[in-house]
Amino acid sequence: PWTLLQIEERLLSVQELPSKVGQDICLLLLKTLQRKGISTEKLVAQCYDNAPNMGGIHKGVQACVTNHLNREILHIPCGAHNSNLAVEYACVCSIEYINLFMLLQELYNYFTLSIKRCHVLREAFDKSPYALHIKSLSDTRWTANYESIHAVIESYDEIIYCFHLIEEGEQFDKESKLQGKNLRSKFISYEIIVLLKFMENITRTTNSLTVHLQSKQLDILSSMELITNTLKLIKMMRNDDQSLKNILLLGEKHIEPYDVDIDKGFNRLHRFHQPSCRIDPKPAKVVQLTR
DNA sequence: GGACGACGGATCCAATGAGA
DNA sequence: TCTCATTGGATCCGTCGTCC
Repeated sequence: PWTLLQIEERLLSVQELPSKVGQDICLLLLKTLQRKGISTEKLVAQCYDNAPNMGGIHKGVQACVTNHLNREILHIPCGAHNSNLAVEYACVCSIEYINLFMLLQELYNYFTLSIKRCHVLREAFDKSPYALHIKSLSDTRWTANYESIHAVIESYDEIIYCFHLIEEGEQFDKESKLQGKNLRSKFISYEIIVLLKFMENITRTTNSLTVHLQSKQLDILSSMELITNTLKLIKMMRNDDQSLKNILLLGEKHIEPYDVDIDKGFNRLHRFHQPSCRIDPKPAKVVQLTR
């Protein structure tokens, strides 16, 4: 029975590939299995990332393996890759999210590209029991984005404090101070706090899915259930006005000590637009958004 | 000013699929 | 059947910032 099977992951071989064509990769794969004394009779399924030469239904490796062995070898596209891509596309659908992630990357670069600035940050973090070290973003590994957002929220006050130290420190050059000042003014914003908290909520959910899909002990049924539940949860979050209101309130509380005009920030993004009569013949009906 | 490393744009590759 | 746009991924290479 399946329950008695102990599934383990092993790295069999690392080889240079002169060709990236599905057929050649397939031949190398089968040759390696043969060289290692592993019978292809036991091959029941195959899993690759979404590169066309791997998962292609006609000439991809998965199709070539099935053709070569003359029987159906179940192909399962890598769920971790798929969930990563889904989150990645969702995050680049709006300019606000793109700007947020660019800002996080800018923050990471600012502190890590200079030993002096990095030292200031480390010292500030060492003094605080709650601060987390800021993380680099990754294009393909979206767990890094949750970690990055979470770290910035937890360390927000320490990061702002470091900008002050750099601006006032004599050991820093003009350029460092100017960059720090710009970054500080970008970060002390109601919009950024709300976006960070909103994205933290979303990426926490998608991150736990990704972590599960990359875990060593993994079974297909529970993974499928988790994917379905994550989708349900995200749909619920989409329609949950109360949670959104809570995020707005949390954002207000977080930014309170920095003396930010929240209404000004909100109204800038939600200012009243009179739609053209072509779109709405009765523009008086249009509702203006309020906090 | 040189060494070094990170970043990002450009390009390439292999494949799919829509449409002429 | 062919062309073209698109996709995920890999690689190259110039540019820029930092440090000594």
